[in-house]
Amino acid sequence: MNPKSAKQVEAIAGKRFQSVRGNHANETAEDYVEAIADALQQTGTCRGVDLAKVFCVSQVTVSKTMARLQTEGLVSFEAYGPYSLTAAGIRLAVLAKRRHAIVLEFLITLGISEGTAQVDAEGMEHHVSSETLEVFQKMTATLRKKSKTIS
Amino acid sequence: MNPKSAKQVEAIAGKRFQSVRGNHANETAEDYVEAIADALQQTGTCRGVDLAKVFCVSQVTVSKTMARLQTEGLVSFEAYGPYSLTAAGIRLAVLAKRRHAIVLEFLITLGISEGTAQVDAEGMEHHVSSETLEVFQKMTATLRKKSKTIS
DNA sequence: TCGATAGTTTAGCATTGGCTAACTTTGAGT
DNA sequence: ACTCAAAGTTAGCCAATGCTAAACTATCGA
Repeated sequence: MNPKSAKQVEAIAGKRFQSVRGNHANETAEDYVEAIADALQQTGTCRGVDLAKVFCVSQVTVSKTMARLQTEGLVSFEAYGPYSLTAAGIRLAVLAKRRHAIVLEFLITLGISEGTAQVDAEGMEHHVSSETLEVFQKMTATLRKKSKTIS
Repeated sequence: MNPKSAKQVEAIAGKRFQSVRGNHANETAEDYVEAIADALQQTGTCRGVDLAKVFCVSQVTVSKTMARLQTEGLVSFEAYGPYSLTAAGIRLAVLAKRRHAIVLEFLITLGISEGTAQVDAEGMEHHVSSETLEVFQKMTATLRKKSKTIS
């Protein structure tokens, strides 16, 4: 093995970074539509000030992000009005919530404490492929069955 | 439950976003020191062009990031020279590699395909708490033992 | 109806992480 | 010793995510 081949291996393996890098905007979009969906469900409306509290950012940041998500067709609102989701936004929120729920349940079933599971699920959910998600789901079911047998 | 308490719950739960948001710079640092450590181990040196291939970014991006990591005390190099890690950089690389290995092994043990496991581990590793990491490690050991019994 | 107050937006700034183009340095070969 | 290609840096651009300060709306009570 000459010195070059090691570097070539690195370069090939490095393709995995492509999907990780440059996806942050998408993650933000998912987090926001998920939060908007939650607020709409829980309180019937969604204002910038609510999202600012949820994400612990300033209202200005929310305002700017919402403007971007509106041009991306995920969110809809008029000046000084409450936010609502477009059809695309609802679709994305449903997918995100489902993924979040599966990851969270999996971690909790593994015995991770509630709080840690929340934080970890939040961070992990955007990086779990559908293949892994399915395995998580099956694993949760299997572990649940077992613990039921024991108790 | 009045409308306000729902929002307060959101706000409290929202603390979990604090750790997720604003940690991207740290993730980048971990990825870079990990890659530098790999290159040093595998080829004995580490040049910008190598890292550019690994991360699929331009050399300019690497150059800029290295400048930042040098001011942060993780990386050390002279103009036009190869990169090396400081003591702090090595410490961080070791931690990052360990976390990466545990997550990767866990996914593979769950039956995720090699390639998917690589990609998912890359994305997930920065969001797994030490509590979850320990559980992953134990779970991997348990599952390995079981499959050994069967085969 | 008219403030006061709460909520939203605009303006302007910083940081991170990307890029291309242009330039400099290094080093290998002739 | 010189040239030239490869590697690294500088300059200058952009988008996303964050902030504060200041301006603007909307709305609820008096």
